[in-house]
Formats: sequence, C-alpha cells, structure tokens
Amino acid sequence: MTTRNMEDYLEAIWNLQNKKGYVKAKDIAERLEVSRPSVSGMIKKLSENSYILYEKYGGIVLTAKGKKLAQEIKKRHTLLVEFLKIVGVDEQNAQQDACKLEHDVSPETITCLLEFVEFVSLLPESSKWKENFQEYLKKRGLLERRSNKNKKL
Amino acid sequence: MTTRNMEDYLEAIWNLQNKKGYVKAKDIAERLEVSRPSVSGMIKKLSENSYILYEKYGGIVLTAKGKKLAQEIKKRHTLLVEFLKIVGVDEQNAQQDACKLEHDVSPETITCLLEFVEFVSLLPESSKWKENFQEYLKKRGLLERRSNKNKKL
DNA sequence: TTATAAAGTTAGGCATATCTAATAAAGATA
DNA sequence: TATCTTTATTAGATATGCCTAACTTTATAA
Repeated sequence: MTTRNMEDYLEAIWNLQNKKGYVKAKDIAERLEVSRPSVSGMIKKLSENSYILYEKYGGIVLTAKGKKLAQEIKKRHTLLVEFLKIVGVDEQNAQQDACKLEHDVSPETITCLLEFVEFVSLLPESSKWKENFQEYLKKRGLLERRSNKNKKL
Repeated sequence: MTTRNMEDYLEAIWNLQNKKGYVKAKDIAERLEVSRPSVSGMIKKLSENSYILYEKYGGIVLTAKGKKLAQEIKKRHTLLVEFLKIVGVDEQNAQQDACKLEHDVSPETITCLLEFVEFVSLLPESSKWKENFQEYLKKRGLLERRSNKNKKL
C-alpha cells in the first residue's frame, strides 16, 4: 500500500518531470520543503516498491505503475481545485486544501464531485443557478461583515 | 498543535460522552479499532495537553478546551456529510470520507461548504436545480452503465 | 472476604517520517 | 588534471503512533 507521503512524493516527481523534463532529489526537497536525506529515504522506498527506477547518484524515472498512480493523484487534485473554486474557495486555498484532500477522498466521492463539476459547467447560459449562488454568497458576505461574526468552525 | 490522531480520539471521546454519559478507555479502543495500550498512550498525551482531565484508572472528562475542539471537529464532520450527500455520495461513504476529510479542510473551505449547503437547502420548491441535478445524475448513471466505463480516478 | 474476571498500564519493539552532521560521489572550473 | 562546489548518501537521533506480552489495579461474584 502507498502512504499519504509516498503519494506526495510521487506527485511532486510527476510535476517536476512535466515542468523541467527531469527530476533531481534536490528539487523534490525544495518542492516538498523537506531535507535531502528525507528525499533519499523516500526514493529508496519508492524504488523498492517499483514506483520509480533509480540508481544511486542517478536519475529518477517513474515506472508505468508510478506514472499511473501519479496521474490519478494529479487528476484528483485538479478536480478538487475545480470543485472548491465553484463553491467559492479562492485559488490559493483551493490549491492547499486539494493537496491534503487528494489523499483521502474515496473513488465514489470523486465520481460525485466530477459529476457535480460537469453539471455546473454544462448549465446553459439561461440558467439562473450560478448567478443566484453568486448573489447569495455576496449577501452572506455582507451580512457576516455587518454582524461581525467570524464563525470559525 | 493537535495531530490528526489526537483529533480522532477527541471526537471519539465526545461521541461516547454524548452516547453513554461516560467514557472508558475500552470503549475508545473499540470505537477506533486500536489496542488498549494505544488508548492509554493517547490519553496520557491528551491529558498532558489539557484536552482531558484524567487520573490513572479513573474517568476521562473533556476540559473546556477539549470540548471546544471536539465540537468543532464534530461540526466539520456533520457538515461534510451533509454536503457529500447533496452531491450524491451515499450515507455510508459520506460518513467514512468525512472522518478523514474533517482533519484537513481549511476554515475557508468549511465556510464555503456551509454556504453551499445552506444555499441548496434554501432553494425554493419552485427551483428546478435539484431535480435537474438529480436527472443529470440519473442520466450519467445510465450512460456509464451502458458504456461499461468505470472511471476509477 | 477472597478468588476470578475485566480493565488499564508498562515494557519493549516496529514502522513511518523527520531532522542534523558527517561522508562520498559527481560536476564545474581554473 | 586537480581542486572546489554542488548534490546525494549514510549514520544516528527524535517524534508519532501502533502492536503484543506481561503486570497491576479495580470490579464482580461466589
């Protein structure tokens, strides 16, 4: 089984590969804000579990298995961000939350969120839903500011 | 700071207190499916951090601090379940997912979800949104079954 | 009241994941 | 090519949280 952490590393590797074309331990460390020895340890583990190909002091390459998992996580992440933005979470918070939630959301919930996002995005221009929701959010914002009640929950 | 695990234990304690009126280590162990020594360890930790009052071989009582946090987590949990059910996740899955997500969702996202749930629940009977969404979900279900494509993502 | 059963604790170990300090290998430059 | 800098690894420690086995305390019941 993969842990939350292995997933984070795999996703980072996938992102780096797409962005820079290659992956170095140093870059993973920076991206995940961990020390290089931590990266070394995880590389060993991912390699042992056949998610990556690796030789000491060499390059890091995702196996088919690793790539598949990394893509899945990335898709979950992207979907979560899309969804969070629809319900009014700002980009930055959406990104941060998605990083954590992507490890825990069950396949069934993913399917439901996917359908929700698709449904909303397919709403015809004539649909009043979006603008009603926007209006509702705006009204809520005003009310809350007025009553000065910052519900932390 | 509280860890994910401390939160799980606090929530369990809160639930037991509400359900049975008192809390025993054994019940926590059963509820969380961990061994009794694990519970002993966490009780010590929660006690050291002033989330509960505890004396060896004695009763477990939440402090004001512990109660407050437990209630917050419980609220997050309840909200997540409500939300997940709206987008079509069945009760059981919603409960399971909420148990995990409740630790990671940021306050801002909680606020947004709360507003979304409220908005949907306040939709007038005349609103076509709900039935359109239901219909959409049904249609998707049929299409997926027909094409036999189980997107696992 | 004393033996037994149930509940809780301690001891000791394992797994995950982190860190710093020290060492080794690779890459860049004079 | 030899040196210096960057990058990566190993060694060794810490923290969280889990487990089983053994022991202690409390509660029950004969």
